[in-house]
Amino acid sequence: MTVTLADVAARARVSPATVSRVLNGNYPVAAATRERVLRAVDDLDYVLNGPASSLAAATSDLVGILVNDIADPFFGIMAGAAQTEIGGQEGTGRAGGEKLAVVCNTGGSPERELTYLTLLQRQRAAAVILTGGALEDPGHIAAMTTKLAKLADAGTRVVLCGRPPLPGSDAIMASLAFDNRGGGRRLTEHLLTLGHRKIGYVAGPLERTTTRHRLEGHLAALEAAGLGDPASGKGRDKGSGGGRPGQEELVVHGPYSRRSGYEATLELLRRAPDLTAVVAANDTVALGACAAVRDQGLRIPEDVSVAGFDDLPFSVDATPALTTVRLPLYEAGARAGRLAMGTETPPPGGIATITAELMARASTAPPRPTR
Amino acid sequence: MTVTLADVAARARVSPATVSRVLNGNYPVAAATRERVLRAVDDLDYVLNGPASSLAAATSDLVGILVNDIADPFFGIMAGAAQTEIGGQEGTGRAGGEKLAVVCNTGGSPERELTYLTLLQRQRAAAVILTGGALEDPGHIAAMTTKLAKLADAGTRVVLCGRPPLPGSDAIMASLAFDNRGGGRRLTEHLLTLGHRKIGYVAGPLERTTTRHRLEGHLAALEAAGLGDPASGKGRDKGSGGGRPGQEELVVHGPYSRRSGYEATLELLRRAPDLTAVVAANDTVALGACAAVRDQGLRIPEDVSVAGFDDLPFSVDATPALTTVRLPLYEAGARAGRLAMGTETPPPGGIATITAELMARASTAPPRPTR
DNA sequence: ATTGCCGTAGCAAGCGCTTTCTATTGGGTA
DNA sequence: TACCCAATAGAAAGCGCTTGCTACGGCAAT
Repeated sequence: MTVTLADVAARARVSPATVSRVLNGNYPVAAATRERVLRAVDDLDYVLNGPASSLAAATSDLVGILVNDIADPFFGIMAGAAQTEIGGQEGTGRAGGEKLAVVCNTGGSPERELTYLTLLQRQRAAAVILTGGALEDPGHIAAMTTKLAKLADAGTRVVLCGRPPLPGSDAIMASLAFDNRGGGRRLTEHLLTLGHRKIGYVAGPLERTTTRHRLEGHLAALEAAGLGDPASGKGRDKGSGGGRPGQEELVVHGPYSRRSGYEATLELLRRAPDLTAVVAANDTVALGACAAVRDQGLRIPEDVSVAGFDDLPFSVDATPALTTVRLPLYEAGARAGRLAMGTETPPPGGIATITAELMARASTAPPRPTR
Repeated sequence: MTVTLADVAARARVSPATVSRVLNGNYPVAAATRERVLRAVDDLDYVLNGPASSLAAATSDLVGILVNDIADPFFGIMAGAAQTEIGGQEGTGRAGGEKLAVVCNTGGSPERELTYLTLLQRQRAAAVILTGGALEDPGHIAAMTTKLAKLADAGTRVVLCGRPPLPGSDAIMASLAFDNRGGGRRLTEHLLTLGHRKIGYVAGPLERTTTRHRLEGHLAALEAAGLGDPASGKGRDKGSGGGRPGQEELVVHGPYSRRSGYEATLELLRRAPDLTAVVAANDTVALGACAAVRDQGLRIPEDVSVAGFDDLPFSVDATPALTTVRLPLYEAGARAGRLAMGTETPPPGGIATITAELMARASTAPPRPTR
């Protein structure tokens, strides 16, 4: 029923070995023979059997890209860039580089992350790219570390994109990390420079590297401005009992969603009606924050400044245009793709930090003098 | 070096066949034996060799999801839903249903679409889900039809999600089509009801089913209101020579991007400074349209109403909140996922049309009486 | 002429798993 | 006690491809 290598070989009057070599192009085959084989392939409409090929060759052309949320452009942009870099060379015809770049959506679930890794391991994937922040749970880190080590061991290239290096495994995988801390710090410094002193912060989910780093940058900026909280211990998010809330009460955690931004901002405004700026964990959250601010009858940026992070495409379209921190997502994804292909040499030490650039736009302005 | 089935068998003191059966769970194995095998698997940290397994069983657990633009939430939402439905059952442990749902980004390129299909065919994918509109080029349609027929023939389940059925192949694949025409029509009717008579339309790229259907809905509504263009032939987008532009000059095509929306709207405003509403091909385009309208010093909706399509999450956050047409992307994606898994029975005739609901919000209002 | 090598093509041995068919039990039943 | 069937385990034949090694011409060097 289905056409096999042997069928092609028969039609081209050569041995299966020769057909295989023509198809893989890594062994000298006389031009005339090659022609004959290629014609037979076309005539018979032959399609290579991937599993058989992978089994015999002990490698596959699968490259997995893991993302936390496929509906979020933050990941989509990186994944798309990587995929372009990997499956891209249209011109080459059926040349060698044909790889199947696929993206797997973990939904932020550590179990699914591990599951996908196992599935990719099963397929003997050529490479795996992990994008976005990582969970900081020790158990999960350990599991990931051993799993990735095993993958690397089996010859799968491992690349981290927008994720800090895993301690200890620096040698076996390349890591492209965003300077979330620096970006966060510069963003808050910008607000400080404008004159803001009471700044609310809508943080991302707990135990995520991205969340922590951005928040640390924010706090570092405050600290440097002498606004640091003396009792900087874990501000346990207990509602303020009124009065002057400390810095730790100006931070609220929640998922990276618009809704979270909305609700957290409402909460922040309740705790500190006199705050003049809200910094959000990312642009999506910032959109929610904007909505909340408006729903309270406040204007942006006259009454309250709002800032985001990532500079996703829609951020410039918000009204007012969102002040945010630009992350070169496309470039990072493309580079990760090349690293996965082995087309680009890894950064020294296997680790590169990608800088985050402040984009000051219309959603931030000096606070009103009166208040 | 790597652990194989045989190693596990040896350790568990059973035959390889038994180990295979334990792992696949489709053949009676005594509880005690199963225990022993499972322990051995754990002890040795065994990972099934996917290619070998697929080769022997002549099937694989790969499910491909093709999208036009992975950075666009329109696709991300559907893909995420499908993937959840397919790889989702966390609770079950290592039960049978473990499938590897992967999304492939075609970037809207027909060649890449075909390439991915071939790659998936190579892997003997269990199912393929095609999302979003299709290209209407006859050559490509033919190529796709035969390719998909071949896939279906080889046992791969084919599901179309948000894409109209391919003529002729109704029997071999299920199709979940959005009612783009109806949605487009209702949207324009809404504008008409508000009193608008001069409505600009920023259409998507030419030769795409989605583009055409939405535009047809729009034109049908106009027609029904007696505003149809007598010379309804292909309005060749030539700049208006001034005076009263016909209906066909109020339509501009462009990609599904914010930028396209911005530029097309500027162009429309140039052609017809007196238009009172702009309908965009989708929400992203609508955002660009909003920006253009504002940059012209016009207010939304007081001076110009703007409407989108899809009701992506950010649409409600635009200011003013965008009037649009809601497509149940998540539900459709989930259903496609189930169809791909064989968990859900296909709709009668293999084709289901999913209705699109008008979401009237703040970006549309009656036109100003004076103008 | 003989030797040797280069350029090609074929042989055949797997790669690690699934699955059909067969063998071996241990009851239940006549 | 003899017989048969259900339940369970094993033997072995591939699945379709890759690749190390061998075979075979011809051509240059000896």
